Amino acid sequence: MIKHLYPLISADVALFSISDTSLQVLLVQRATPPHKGLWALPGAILKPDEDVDLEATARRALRSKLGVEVPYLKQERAFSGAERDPRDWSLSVLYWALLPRHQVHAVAGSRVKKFEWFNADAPGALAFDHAEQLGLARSALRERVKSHSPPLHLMEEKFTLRQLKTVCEKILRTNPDDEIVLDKGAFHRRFAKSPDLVAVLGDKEEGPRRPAQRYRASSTFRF
Amino acid sequence: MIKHLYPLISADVALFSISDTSLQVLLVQRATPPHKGLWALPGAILKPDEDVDLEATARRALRSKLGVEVPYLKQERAFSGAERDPRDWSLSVLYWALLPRHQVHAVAGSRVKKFEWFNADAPGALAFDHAEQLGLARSALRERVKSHSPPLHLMEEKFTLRQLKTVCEKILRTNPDDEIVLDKGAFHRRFAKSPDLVAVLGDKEEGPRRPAQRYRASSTFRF
DNA sequence: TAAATAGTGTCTATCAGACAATATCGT
DNA sequence: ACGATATTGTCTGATAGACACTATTTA
Repeated sequence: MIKHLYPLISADVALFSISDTSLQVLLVQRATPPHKGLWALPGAILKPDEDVDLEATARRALRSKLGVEVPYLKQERAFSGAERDPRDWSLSVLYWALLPRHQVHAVAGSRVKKFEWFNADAPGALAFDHAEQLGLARSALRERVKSHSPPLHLMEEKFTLRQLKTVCEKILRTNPDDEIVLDKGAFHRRFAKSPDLVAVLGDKEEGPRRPAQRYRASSTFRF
Repeated sequence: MIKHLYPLISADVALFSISDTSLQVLLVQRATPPHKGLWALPGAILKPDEDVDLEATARRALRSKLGVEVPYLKQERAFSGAERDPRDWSLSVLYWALLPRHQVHAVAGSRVKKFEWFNADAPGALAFDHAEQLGLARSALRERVKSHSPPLHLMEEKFTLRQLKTVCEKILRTNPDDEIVLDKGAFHRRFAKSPDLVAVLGDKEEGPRRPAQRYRASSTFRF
């Protein structure tokens, strides 16, 4: 086995979205060894001449493999060691991000990498230590939502509190069986006057019922 | 300027302790360029053949430079980029830890690196981006204490709740002027029956007053 | 007016801070 | 008993969940 003097450095990204039923994560199928054919978090090897920092590496991975630009990336932590990649001592920094699912569909054709959305809690076997990485990103996202950070990056530009509540419920559901139901009243009180949300004046949801106030993310919102 | 193909990888550690008056951080004075003579967080360059992972690098830094073994290291996050080290593109992972001050004194003489304890909120100018790293570690520690994680690694083996309260107050004090005083009753209720603490039976603090119950960290305690 | 959903009001359990009251030691 | 600190009790305000009630739309 070849031993390199310097280790592999990469950035991996857990990109989350919401399907009809559950929290989803985007995975790519590895086209080359090691772990050829296995599904993995999208990622890229650091190119020092190209990337100003590791977040730029992560953004390049999403851009070049999937044609995706995300509004923000949250760094979670570094995974490192001699054993995690069979090729060499390696270090990978995990990032995670949120994006409405259709925004990925829209731009994806540009590169012919095979990618797919999986249930974030049951993605099957993953390459390297990506199952552990995904687990950590999942937990971090859920903690955020539990501690009342609204996942606005998963919403369309304008949305109702009901829609936001439904998204939060899907995020918090860890298996298809248990139905998480947040309280409507508490949810409304929590977010209706939150500085993260701005009511869009004169813009109400239509339908055969009382129309709901629409909101958008405020300019000061940081997830 | 020389451009290497592979970047520098290192681990830096913010090691905190408590003095008579304030939260302190251990810094070492750089003996070589860049930033020769400036104070910096102790750290080490990754040696892939020696370190099983980056936490091992951090532990090696503490051990070889200061003769210190810490009970645990908390990884905070990675700092990376082309500009943060004048030599090259670099990546450093920040860890932080707690240790009673005298435990460092005891073993320090083994290597003749110059090190010193500084007020964690006013350490003066630091090398590289270590001021930012220290700021982040400080904030993380304070958030932990505010959210009721007892900083037991700063305590002696046995301690009273009063001693623990005093340590928490010192940690939370961000400048020498404001006097932080936690409520005695609330503090007692919070920790007296915490699963993190175990009352040491038949062991009471002595003195010309009602003796206080002594506690130790429970075996399940993880900071 | 019925159906459906939006938004509000109210009750209650919990929790934490403030602070008073009581307990237990050495002297 | 006194001084000093430990421990417990009580009050109060903030908060969130549970759940019922009112409001507003279309059909």
